[in-house]
Amino acid sequence: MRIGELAGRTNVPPRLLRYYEEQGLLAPDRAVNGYRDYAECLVNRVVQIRGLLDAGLPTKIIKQILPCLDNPCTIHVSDAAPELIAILEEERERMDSRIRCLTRNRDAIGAYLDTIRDRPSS
Amino acid sequence: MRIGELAGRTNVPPRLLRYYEEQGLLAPDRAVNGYRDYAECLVNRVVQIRGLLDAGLPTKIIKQILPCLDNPCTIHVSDAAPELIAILEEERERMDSRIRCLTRNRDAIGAYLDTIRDRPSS
DNA sequence: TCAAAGGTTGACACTTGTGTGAAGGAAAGT
DNA sequence: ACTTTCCTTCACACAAGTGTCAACCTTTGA
Repeated sequence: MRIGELAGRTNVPPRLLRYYEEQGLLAPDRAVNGYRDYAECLVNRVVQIRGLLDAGLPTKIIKQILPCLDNPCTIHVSDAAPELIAILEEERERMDSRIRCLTRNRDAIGAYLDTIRDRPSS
Repeated sequence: MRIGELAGRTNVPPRLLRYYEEQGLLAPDRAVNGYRDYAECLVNRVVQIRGLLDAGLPTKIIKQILPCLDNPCTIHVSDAAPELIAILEEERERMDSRIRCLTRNRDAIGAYLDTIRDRPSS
């Protein structure tokens, strides 16, 4: 599919899709006329990229871990570069920290909301 | 305590602590000589701010939800501005999305690591 | 008492990363 | 032909964070 359709289906503007390609997060084929040609599975990949970016991961990290995330596109078993493993483990640990921090604060917000709902004014 | 000590205990450079104050995340007292005077509990608060920033939340949001997060500093029951509640609920939902996304991808990385550990080369 | 050393303050500017806008041109659809 | 979509490229916007500098405060020690 072309960039317009992908933009419509992912709700990510074409400009941003080109930016992600520039950052190495996407590598669509090219038609003979030079137009980008996105495979079907890239719809999911774009959604996934958006989620990770919203979660605070920088593009450089996403670029590294993306090939390992289960996606119908890739068989992803391949060669296990020894230093890539270290990066992945480190990044997994970092994501764990984020999850813990977010969970803690989300629950704190929840508790606060519960409190003020019980006594609308105090 | 003064800015240098807080910086040492939180591992956040003084420059950044002034920046957070500028963004409205901290409001230390001032000594007669103009030096900032941080209360003890602000150590935790700075750590909390760092965690939320690392988790991808922008300062504007952190500024809004901080007063509601249980901190020995604040009694935090106070008045429940009707639109603040909406902001909190929305933000809680957003944090939930982040947690789900991060968890999903963290597990995917974990699964990948398990796979390549079982068969070091395939 | 005086001076050197080191922490603090405010201010201006700069870097990096994510995301947009717009110009100028080529291809596709009608 | 005319409009829409796409291409590349340059530039800009905004947030987080950092560098640096002159001036001021405090401590220490001669």
